[in-house]
Amino acid sequence: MVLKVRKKVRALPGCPMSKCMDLLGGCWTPEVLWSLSEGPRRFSELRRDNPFISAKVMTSRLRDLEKRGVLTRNVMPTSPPTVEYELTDLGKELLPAIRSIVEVGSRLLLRDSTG
Amino acid sequence: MVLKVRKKVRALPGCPMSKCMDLLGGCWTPEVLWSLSEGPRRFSELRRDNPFISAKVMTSRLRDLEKRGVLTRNVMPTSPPTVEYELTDLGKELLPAIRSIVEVGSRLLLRDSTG
DNA sequence: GCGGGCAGTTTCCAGCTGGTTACCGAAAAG
DNA sequence: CTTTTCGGTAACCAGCTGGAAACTGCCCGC
Repeated sequence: MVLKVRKKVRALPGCPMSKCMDLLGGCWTPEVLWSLSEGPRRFSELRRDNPFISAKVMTSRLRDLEKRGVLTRNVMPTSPPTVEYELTDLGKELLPAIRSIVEVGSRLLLRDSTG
Repeated sequence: MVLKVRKKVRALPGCPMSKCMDLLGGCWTPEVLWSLSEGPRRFSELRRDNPFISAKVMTSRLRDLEKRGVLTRNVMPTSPPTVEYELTDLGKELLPAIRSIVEVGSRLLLRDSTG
């Protein structure tokens, strides 16, 4: 549920895991990416998707991910404002990892309930 | 590279992602699991595998994972002491997620160099 | 004229946490 | 005799960071 990104120690140059965790890292990041996996979503939709993420953290995570090229932020000139977030190609490359995490989680839940 | 576990907000009851992240979460946890994926390893081997993890954090992560049933700690009565860590069945269930993260990372590295 | 929804921003604060350093006992190596 | 290895533990400290609450501007509906 909670990933944290370090500021100092960035991804080790040639390490695949570091490379990937550098993008997945950060509190709630996997949840956000999961919400975006089905297609573009607006800020308030993302917030309703996972009500435990505060607005501040949601904003911060989205900005980070935008900066890293994982998603795009598209402000539409409507009123009230509409902002759509969408995974980039880079973002979509992360989905197999996200899906795998969800799959493993599902299996663990089953395991729990069936003993 | 760095995942952080929250103390208060544990896994949401029925959420697969939370369920899985609850075990993967915590700084360096994926790296440790990755090191153990090939078989049992000793403390000092784990430390050499990833020299950026301090002894303190390594210990703390291993104890957490043991408590959660992800790995076993086996102290052998040798001198100097030998301690072996090994994934449990539960721990092995996490490997698909870990592998997927590594795979995605590898693809991203390739993308960087050929892109 | 009031409230509400959108999409945030700002401020402040507590707390967890990871890094660093020092230290442990036993035994083997030099 | 000294140093190293093994597998840690204890103490201390700085810093990031997430949470909470208040505030913003704009427009629509009542």
